[in-house]
Amino acid sequence: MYDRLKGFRDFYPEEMSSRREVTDALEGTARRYGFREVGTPALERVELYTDKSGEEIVDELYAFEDRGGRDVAMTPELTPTVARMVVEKGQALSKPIKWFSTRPFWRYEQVQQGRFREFYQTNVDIFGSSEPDADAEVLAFAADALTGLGLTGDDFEFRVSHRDILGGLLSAFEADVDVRAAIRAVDKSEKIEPAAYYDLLAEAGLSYDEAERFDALLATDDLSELVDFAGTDRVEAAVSNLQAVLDATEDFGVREYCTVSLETARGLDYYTGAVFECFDTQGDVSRAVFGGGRYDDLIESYGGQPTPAVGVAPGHATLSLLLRRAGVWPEEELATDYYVLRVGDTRPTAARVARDLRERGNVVETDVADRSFGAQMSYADSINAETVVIVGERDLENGEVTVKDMASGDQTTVPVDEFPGSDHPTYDDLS
RNA sequence: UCCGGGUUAGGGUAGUGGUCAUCCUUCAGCCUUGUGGAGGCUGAGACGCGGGUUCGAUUCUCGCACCCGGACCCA
Repeated sequence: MYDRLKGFRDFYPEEMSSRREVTDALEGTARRYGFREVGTPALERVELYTDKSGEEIVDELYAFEDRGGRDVAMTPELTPTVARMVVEKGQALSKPIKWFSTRPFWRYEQVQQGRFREFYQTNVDIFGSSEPDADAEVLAFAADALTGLGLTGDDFEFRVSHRDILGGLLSAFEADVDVRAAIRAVDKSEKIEPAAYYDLLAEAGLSYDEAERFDALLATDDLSELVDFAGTDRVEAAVSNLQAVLDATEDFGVREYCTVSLETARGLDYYTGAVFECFDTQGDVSRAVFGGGRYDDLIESYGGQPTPAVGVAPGHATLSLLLRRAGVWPEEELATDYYVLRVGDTRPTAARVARDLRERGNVVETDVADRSFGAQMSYADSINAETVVIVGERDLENGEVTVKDMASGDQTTVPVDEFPGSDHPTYDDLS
């Protein structure tokens, strides 16, 4: 017996069919917004990640040297890869570029609820538009995908924030503030004690009074208060940008799912503008279900032309927790249209019948284990066959096959030459 | 890397320092070479791994692995 690796999962048919439903719903929504599917490698040069984030992240990667002496890593996320792709094609791509893909990613980290070492995400990104419409379209995609899966505004909310509002406010203080550290502190603020939060802000350079003032500002309902406080063009522009994004979500029909929450910051460094996280409003899924936001500087930092970008990446593991909690996780029963039951040496006819039914698009099984009549009936029952077609020696002697409806147990005989006939012949059509 | 709780057939469980480890379910075959859901019979199938204590360990003990939660981290 061999063990499955920790943090990696097998998906048996029952669960795989549920996952398929979810993936199809996400991708179907993306396609309807005109996002185009891209395919991407499972391995990248490790520098793609270390150049941006430092050597220490190698500890969290599946990284190794390949036989050609290249340092490679199994992709821990998609953004660097699609950014690389955009840089590589440059001006050959007409803007805006709208891409999606569903894929596994790998991170060598501790397994927890909703977190595995191999995990699946559907990434959706728009490159080449700095307009608020692009941010709003990403939010609209995400909201439509979730409602398409059966969730409602009672189940989830998008907490929308803005990196430049946070950065602009911090710069407005007298103190010399480490903006990056302060934003990380904000990102943690809801998970830690207020005192610890203020300590972190203090470490970032704010005095205790300033930290208190900053915290109060983030809690405001009136964004104009922020503009008044800072008195800078930067904050004014950032606030009006956030407002424009929200206005666009109104027109796109998803404003109701969005809540302004400046305490939401996202841990990632590369975000620049509007950012958001999806939360379970019932609070059962403790961490953010997924997040997204604007990252206008990444393409340029990879050596491309300045290219604004915004994206979101629903992770399937946390999403499935939310769907199960909300009672809308798709549970599909195994379905089979026909079981073609063979008795005696009737394979030529049974095979022909099965083939004809499959050509009509039906799901058809037949005996491949040379089992007894009773065992075949039992198997047909276990795969939820709707109809059993009995191709037996006795039937064929009369030039017939027997068609049995499994739900009622009723059965009838039909001339073998006339079966299957119509597209999806059932007992009712034939009796 | 750290903290807490776990691990007995495919799934769910009972139990014990000592003869064949309990029961339910599942799976396969048969009763019934032509009728599934019911019943009966037969069979398959487990003490996570390693060390220690002991005459003897699935049981006590230590370590490890894995699972479930959480901390850290979340590019």
